[in-house]
Amino acid sequence: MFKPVSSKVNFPQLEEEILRFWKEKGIFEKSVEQRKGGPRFVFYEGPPFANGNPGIHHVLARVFKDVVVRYRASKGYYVPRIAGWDTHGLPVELEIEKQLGFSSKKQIEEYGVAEFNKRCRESVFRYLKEWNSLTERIAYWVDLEKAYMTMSNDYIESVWWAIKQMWDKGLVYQGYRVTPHCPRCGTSLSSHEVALGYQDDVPDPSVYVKFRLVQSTGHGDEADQRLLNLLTSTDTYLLAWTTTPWTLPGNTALAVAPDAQYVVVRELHEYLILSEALLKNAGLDNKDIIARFKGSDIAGAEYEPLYDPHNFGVSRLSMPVFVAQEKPEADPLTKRGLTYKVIKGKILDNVFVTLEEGTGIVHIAPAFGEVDFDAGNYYDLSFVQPVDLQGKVIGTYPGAGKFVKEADPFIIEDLKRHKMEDGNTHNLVFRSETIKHTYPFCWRCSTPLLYYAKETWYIRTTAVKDRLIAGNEEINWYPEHIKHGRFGDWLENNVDWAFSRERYWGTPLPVWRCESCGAHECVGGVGELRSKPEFSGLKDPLDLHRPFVDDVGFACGKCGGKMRRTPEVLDCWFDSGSMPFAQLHYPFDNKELFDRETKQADFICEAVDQTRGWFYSLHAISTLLFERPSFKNVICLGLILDAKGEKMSKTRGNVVDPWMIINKHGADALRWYLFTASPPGNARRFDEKSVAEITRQLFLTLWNVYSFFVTYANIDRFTPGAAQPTGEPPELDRWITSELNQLILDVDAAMSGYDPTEAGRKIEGFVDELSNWYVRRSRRRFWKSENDADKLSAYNALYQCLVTLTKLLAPLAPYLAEELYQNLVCSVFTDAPESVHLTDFPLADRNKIDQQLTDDVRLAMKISSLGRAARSKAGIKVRQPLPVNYVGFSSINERTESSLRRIMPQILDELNIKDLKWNTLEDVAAREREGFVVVSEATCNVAAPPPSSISVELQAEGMAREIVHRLQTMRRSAGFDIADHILTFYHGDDYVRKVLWDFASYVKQETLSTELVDGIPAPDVFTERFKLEGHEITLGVKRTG
RNA sequence: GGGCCAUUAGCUCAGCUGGUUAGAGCACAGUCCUGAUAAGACUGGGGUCUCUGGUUCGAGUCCAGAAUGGCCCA
Repeated sequence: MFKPVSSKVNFPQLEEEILRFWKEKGIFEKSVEQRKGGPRFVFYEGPPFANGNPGIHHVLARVFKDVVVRYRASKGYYVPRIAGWDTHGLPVELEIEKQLGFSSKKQIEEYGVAEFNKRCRESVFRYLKEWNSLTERIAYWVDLEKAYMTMSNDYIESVWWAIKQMWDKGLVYQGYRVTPHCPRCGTSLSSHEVALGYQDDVPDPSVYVKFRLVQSTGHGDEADQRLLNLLTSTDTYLLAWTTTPWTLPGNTALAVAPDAQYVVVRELHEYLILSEALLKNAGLDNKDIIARFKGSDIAGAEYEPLYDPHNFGVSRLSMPVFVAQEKPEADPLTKRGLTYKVIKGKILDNVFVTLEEGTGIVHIAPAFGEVDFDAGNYYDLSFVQPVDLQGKVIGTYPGAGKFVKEADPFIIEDLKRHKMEDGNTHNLVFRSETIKHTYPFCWRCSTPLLYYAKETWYIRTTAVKDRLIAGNEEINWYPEHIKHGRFGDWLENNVDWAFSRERYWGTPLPVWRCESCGAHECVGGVGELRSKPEFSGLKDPLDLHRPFVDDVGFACGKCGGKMRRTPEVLDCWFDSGSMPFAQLHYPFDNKELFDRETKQADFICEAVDQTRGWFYSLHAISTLLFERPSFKNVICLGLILDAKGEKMSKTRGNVVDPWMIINKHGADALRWYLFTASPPGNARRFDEKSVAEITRQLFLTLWNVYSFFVTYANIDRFTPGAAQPTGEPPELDRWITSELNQLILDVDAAMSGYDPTEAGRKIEGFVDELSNWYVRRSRRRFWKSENDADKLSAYNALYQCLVTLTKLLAPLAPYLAEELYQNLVCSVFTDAPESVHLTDFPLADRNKIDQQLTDDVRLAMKISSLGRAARSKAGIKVRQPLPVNYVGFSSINERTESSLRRIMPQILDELNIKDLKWNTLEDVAAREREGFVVVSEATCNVAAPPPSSISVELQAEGMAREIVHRLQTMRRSAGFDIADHILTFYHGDDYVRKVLWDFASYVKQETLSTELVDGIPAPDVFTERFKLEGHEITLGVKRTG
C-alpha cells in the first residue's frame, strides 16, 4: 500500500519535513560517500562574503551549482563539495570603520590594529547562521561544517606558499601604479567606490599654460629639425590646457596627436603652437597662421620645464619600476640633462590626445593619472612627485604645504609672473577661467580624489599572457560568448596584477625587507619562517595576521641586518583565486590529493561579474603556478534584476527576500523558476508571479497525477513489480513509455551540456503530456472494476513514468522528487535506496522509443483539437455523441492511412463520435455545403456534422452522459469517497425513465451505483433537481453499506 | 570613450543549420470539459519580430549601421 495522498498539498511545509529527513539520515553525506571509487567530478565553490544577508542572486548561483553537481553524482561521479567563505578585504574593514565612526587610517592605527582586526574577524561571520540556513533550505548540498575560510592560518600559509613560488620564478615585483586615492582617508579606493562619489558641475580652474620651446640639437629624435630651428629662434610656446594646475610641477612631457594638424600663430610678440582644430576653442581663430605641420613633426622637441624639481627640493626620478629582489636605489636623472620633451600621444595603438577640448597638446605628469603614468613608462619619461599622500604640495613650490586644490591659485599666480631660466619674468598663463565638470570625490568624506602613483606590489601576469590565452581555449564557457568576449578581451589586454593593499585585514604579504641593505626575502610558510636565523616575534596562539606578523623579524641572509615585514596585505581576490589548493592546506597537507585529483575543476559557476574577479584570479594563479587552466567548464550567470528591469540594490529598496519567496512558494518552485525562466547567461527580471505559476502549472499537475495514481493503485491493491502483463502493452502505454525514454535522453543530454534550462523545459513538456493526454485518456482504464491485463499495463506504465520522473527531477526539484520517491518506491521496496538522491540517473531504453508512434499521437492530438474547434463552432457540446467526423489532408499516403487507423479509437473517444472518415482537404472542405462545420489548418482540416445529424438514439445517449455527469458532481458534493458504492434515485418523465432504462448498465458502472431506483428520493438522500434538454429531473444519491 | 549581451503579443519567454499563415504560458473575454487536477480544451482580441539599409527567389533568423536597455571596463 502507498501512503494515501491528498490532492491538496502545501509544498513549503512538505519541504521542511523532507529537510529534516535528509538531516536525520545524513543523505547528503551518503550521496557523496557512496560514489567513492567512481570517477571524480571536481567542483570548486567560489567563496562568498558572509558579512551581509544572502540575496536572491546568491540563491541563483547556489542552485545552479547544486543542480549540475547533483546530476553528476547521480551519473556515478564522486563529487565531494566543500563550502568556503571569503573573509578578508576592504568591505569588512569599511564595515568596522563605520561602526567605530572612523574616517582615516590614522584613526585605525591609533585605535590599534590588533583590536581593529579582532573586530573584523568577529564581524565576518555575523550572518553565517543566516547563510547556512538559507543554503540548507534551498537544498544546496555542500559541506558547511568543513567550510574553508580564507582567514585561517592554514589557508594563509598556502597563499604564502603560492607567492613564494611566483617570487622564485621572478614573477613578483614592486612598482608604481596610479590609483584613485583619498588624501584624507589615506587609502586607495576601488573603482566601485569611486563610482559612488562622482559629482556633477564641480567648479575647477581651466588654465591655458605656455611651455617655451628650447634649442635642442641631437635630442629631437623625430622632430623636423628645420622646423625646430625656426621656432626656437624666436619666443615660441606650446599651448597646453589643464583643469588641475597643481599637477603642473609634476609635468615632464607634452603630448600631441601624431596625425593631427598643428599650427603656429602669432600672438603679440610671440608664437603659440596648438591644434588647428582647436584654434577657435582657444580664442585664437582670428590670428595669423605662420606655419602648419603634423603633430609627429614636432615629437621629440624639447621645452623648458615650468618647475625644475631640483630648484624646489624635489628629486626627479626615472619611471620607478623595480624588480623587488634587487631593488636599486632610485636613480636620479640629474646627469642625463633635460628630458622635458614633446611626445606622440600614443601608447601602442591608442592615441589618447583628443581634439575635442583643450589645445590638442596634453600636459603629462606621470605621477598623476593613469594615461600619464603609462605614457611615462612607454616613453621612459622623468617622474616628479610634488605632492604627498595627504594631498599636500611638498618642497618649495608655490602653495607648498597646502592641500592641492588650495595650492591652485598660488601656482596660477606664480605662472603669471614666472621667473624663466634666462632670469626674465614672463607670463606663462595664456588664459585662466573657471569651468564646471564631473569629478570624483570620496564617497565617505567628500574629499576630492587624486589619481596618484603609488608603490604597489605586482605579479607579472603579462609574462604568461600567451599561456593565459591558450588556456582559455581549453575552457568551455556557458554562455559561449564570454570566452572570446568579455573574458577573452580581458586576457588580451592583460596588465600585471597589482595585488597589494595598504590595509590591515587581509593575508599579509610574506615579504621581509632588510633595514640595512634593502634586500627582500619572500617566505613561503610558517616552518620556513621559524627556521630563519635569529627568528623572533611569533607568538602563541599562532595568528598570521597583522599586527602580530609585523613583529616577526629575522636576520638578513645577505648582510645580517634586521629584516622587517613590508606592511602590505593582499588583494582578497588573490585569496579566493588560491582556493583550489589553499582550502586543502596544500602543499603542507593533501599533496597527493590535489596533485592527482583536484588540481583542476570540472565545473565552477558564478555570476558574470566574476569574469574579472574570481574567474580571472583562479585562471591566473593556476596558470602561474601550474601552467594549466584552473577549470574546464564554467556557467557564467546573468544578473537578477527587479520586475522593472532595474538592478537590485539595498539603496533602491527593490531587493527580493529569498525567505519570503521560499516560505510562500517553496524552494523547489524557486529553483525551478531560476533554472527555466531564462537561459543562465541572460540577465533576468525576477517575478514572483512566475514562481507561483511554476507551482500551479508544473508541480500541482504532477502532484495530481501522483495523487491520482496512488488513489487508484491503493483501491486496486496494485503492487509494482509483482506481475508484468505478457505480450505487447496497449498503444497508449507504449506511447508514454516511448516519450519517457526520449525524455531521459533529452534531459541527460541537456544536463551533461550544462543546460538545466533545457532539461527543465523538457520535463515540463512531458508532465503536460503525461497529465493531459496519457492520464486523461487512461482514466477509464484505471477506474473500471475488473483487474485485467490492460489495467495492469496502465498501472505499470504510469508507475514507471512517475518513478523515472522522480529521478529526472531529483537534481532540479530535490524535495518534490524525494517526496514522490519515498512513497512510490520506499514504501513498496524495502531494499531500495533510502533516498532518491542515492539512486542512479535513469538509463534510456532506446528500443522503446517509437518515433512513428510519437508522430501518430501528435496527429491524434491535432485532429482532436481541430475537431473540438469544429464542434464548438457548430454549437454541439462534447457530451453529445455525433455520428461522424471527416478529416482532410493535403496528401494521403499509405503511411497516413495506417496512422489514422491506429489512432482512430483515440479520436473517436476524444471527440465523442461514432465514426471518422478521411479524404482530401478539398473534399472535406466541400462538406460545408451539406451543413458541416469545417475548421482548417495548413495541412489538415476537420468537418463536424450539424445538429440535424443527431439521431434520437444519439440524443438519448447524450442525455445519459449528461445524467452521469450530474450524478458524479453530486457524489462529490455529498462528500462521498471515490470508491463508495451508492444507490441512485431518480424521478422524471417517460423520456427520462426510458433513457435510464436503456443506459442503466452504463450509468451504474460510471457512478458505482448498485441500483437505479425509480421513485421520489427518501429524506436522508442527497438530492438535486435539474432541467435537461427541457425535461425536469430529480436525482438522489445515497451511500450503501 | 571601449567591450559584451539583450530587444519577438500588455507581461515572461520559445523560435535549431534562412523556407507555407511567427508560437507557448500568464493576463483579458466567451464557451466547453471534468470524480486526478489549484488543472485542461476551444474561440476571440492583442505583433510594422526595435529601426534603417544590404545579401537572397525568400530574412524574426545572415551581414552592416543606428536606437533603447543592461552589465563590465575606462
